[in-house]
Amino acid sequence: MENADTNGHSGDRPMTVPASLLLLEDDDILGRQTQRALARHGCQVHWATDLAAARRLLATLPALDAAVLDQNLGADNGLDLIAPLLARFPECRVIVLTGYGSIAAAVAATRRGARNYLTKPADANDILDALARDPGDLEALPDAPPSLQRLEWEHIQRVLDAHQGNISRAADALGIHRRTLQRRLKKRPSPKHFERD
Amino acid sequence: MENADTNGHSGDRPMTVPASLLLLEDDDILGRQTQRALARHGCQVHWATDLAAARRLLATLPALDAAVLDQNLGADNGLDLIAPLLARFPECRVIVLTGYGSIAAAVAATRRGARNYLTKPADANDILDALARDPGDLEALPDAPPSLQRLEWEHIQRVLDAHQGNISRAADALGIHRRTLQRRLKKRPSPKHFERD
DNA sequence: GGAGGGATGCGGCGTTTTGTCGCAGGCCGG
DNA sequence: CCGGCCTGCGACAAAACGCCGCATCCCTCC
Repeated sequence: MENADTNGHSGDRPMTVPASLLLLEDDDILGRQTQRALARHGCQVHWATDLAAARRLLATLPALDAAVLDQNLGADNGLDLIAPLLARFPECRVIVLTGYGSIAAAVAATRRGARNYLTKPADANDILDALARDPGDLEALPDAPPSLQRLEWEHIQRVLDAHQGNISRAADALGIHRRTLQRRLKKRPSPKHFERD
Repeated sequence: MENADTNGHSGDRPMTVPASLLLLEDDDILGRQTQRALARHGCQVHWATDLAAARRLLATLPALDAAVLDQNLGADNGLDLIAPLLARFPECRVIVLTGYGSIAAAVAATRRGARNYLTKPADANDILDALARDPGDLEALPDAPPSLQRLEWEHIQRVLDAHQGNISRAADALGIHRRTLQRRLKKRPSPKHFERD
């Protein structure tokens, strides 16, 4: 089982599903999908689509175990919710989710109090895993660098997601030809993310 | 010309060079090179090549402003120095340097108290920048995803570094043919890292 | 000192991928 | 209804890649 990390979560599911969770995600479809997926795991999800709404929602909640914040919210930045959130619920486990993540962004999020940092696409299992695992121990860190193909593919997925699936613009952002992106996308239908709903 | 962020540090150099710095780097050549490069910036560098030596060195130092820790030290892990280091010098600015970095590793390092997380190759300017900048503010975060070519190139450099420049093994780790890696490396002599000494 | 293993650089050649056209179709606002 | 934008796809040349082989160099071990 060297690098069988095609899916993030290990076999043992820590089963520490938070009872109350705040989800900050501006995309309607993905937000609803994530909300339902988490709800299926027995978690009550309070969903906000923008920073202001999340702040208001925060004030109304009597308790909060976890929070999943999308970093990229148009003009807002999900990281700005971390401080008020932790001020009200210091024990709340916060993870940040982003379309495409960089190491610098991950450091920024962590320094602000985030527990973990995930890049899309992340399904409910990934999220629950990130909430349950303590990222401080580096035993679970990948020691082998990902293959070039894998790296490329994940990056393509992130950029594509960041551009709302627009192939033309994603190809332009990636610096490759639109035709090439088309061909590459067709070769690999969808490696993970098979979660039926 | 669009994404001209070939070099990380912005034009403004914050010039807060630490007076006393601990460098933990197991590679002799790179360690010496880094030590000299930092010393040229007016910084007294205490260099250790393994974790035990670093601990001993730590006990002898009267003061410490900053630390640069290589994460990958053969059997040891540079992250394990963070805790004792901060216990003795709570104000010390610690950054972690690694051959190939992942977001998970960056999160782990940050949660353990590191101020920033860099991937090789990082020259003295990168290191001083990372020490000076506060990674909490995300204003300086890259908003545009790197091009595929750039991503590939940097990853190749990291993997190559992680394998001590061994082209055959790096190619194997990358999942590409050795001949292909050779050809790619020849096309781009060395984008950064021109710092002559 | 010679055999062996491993890493490197490089030429060549067939195969695969990419870049770059072009064209048809779908969707939407003026 | 037209123009703009995005998509899917065919075709073809150019580039890149996989894969062979070979010569060289360095190191270790016997």
